[in-house]
Amino acid sequence: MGSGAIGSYPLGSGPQILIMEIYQIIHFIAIVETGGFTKGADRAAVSQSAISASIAKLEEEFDVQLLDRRRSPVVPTDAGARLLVAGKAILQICNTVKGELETIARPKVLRIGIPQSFSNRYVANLLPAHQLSCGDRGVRWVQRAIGRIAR
Amino acid sequence: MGSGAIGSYPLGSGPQILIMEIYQIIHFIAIVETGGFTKGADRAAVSQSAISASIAKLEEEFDVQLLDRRRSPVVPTDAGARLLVAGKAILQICNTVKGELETIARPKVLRIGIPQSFSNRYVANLLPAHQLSCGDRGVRWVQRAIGRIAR
DNA sequence: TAAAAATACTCCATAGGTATTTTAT
DNA sequence: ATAAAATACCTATGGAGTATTTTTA
Repeated sequence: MGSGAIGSYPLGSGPQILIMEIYQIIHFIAIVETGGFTKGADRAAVSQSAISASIAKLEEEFDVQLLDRRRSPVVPTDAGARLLVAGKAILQICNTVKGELETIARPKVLRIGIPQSFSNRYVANLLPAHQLSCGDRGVRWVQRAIGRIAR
Repeated sequence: MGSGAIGSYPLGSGPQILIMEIYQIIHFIAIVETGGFTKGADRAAVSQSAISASIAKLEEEFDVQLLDRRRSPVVPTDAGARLLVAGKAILQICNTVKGELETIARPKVLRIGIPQSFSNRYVANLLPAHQLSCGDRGVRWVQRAIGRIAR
């Protein structure tokens, strides 16, 4: 690994199959969660035809039926259920990384005024326990800010 | 959850920000792994200008510098390092789900001839231990095939 | 002065929209 | 008969290419 492949994902060499797009995942999940193409289209803020095309592409790409349209509400097939799990995981990662990068780009410094009677080291040590979503870097900055203010 | 959002990913309601595309992730990883835009473009089988545009889009999208071009080989920034991890995870999921769906679509049946002196139930029970990537469904099929052949 | 990245432009593949037809309840 | 999904057709955004101009080592 490291040269030519990421995991087993072929890069550059071999058939360059792009598999699926984020918007297709979003559309698919929207349909499953609303139970229909029309409602899903509404949820995803696209037209019914657009969302229909998305699913058609996915199903053609993987050569599997992903949704059982025979019943209402529309329900995922076995294959669809797999894709659902994977899709949610992908969107979850997208969300997380988005938040992380935003924090790195524009770190949110929480400035706290502390009475001199408080030990600022004690207060700073409380912060990591908050499990701030901004991560280590953010925490360090906050600690420094506190140090600056309370020193 | 379940109505309006996937995890915390906004769907339909709120600002519909699509964040990033699979191809951008692939391009980004290709650059990091090869240490340069030109080599990365080669690895990803696109033009240098295309891969440059991809990174530009990502950096504009997140409003962060992702790659330090000042040094050779090009190296990811802190933000880039985060994206790298997330990106690899996403591609990993894509790979996995692709394999799963392919197996569901066209299950690979391994037909095994077994001497009548063998207990076919015993042999079948050995199979799940193989941890076949095709999962339960595939295993069940194999068992059935064995039953048919050895009965 | 090379090698590499950014930029300018052009092209076209396709995501998405509207309107309509087909299908299923 | 009615609601929903598929299809036909069109438009326009933007991904990717070639050629060129900055940049940096």
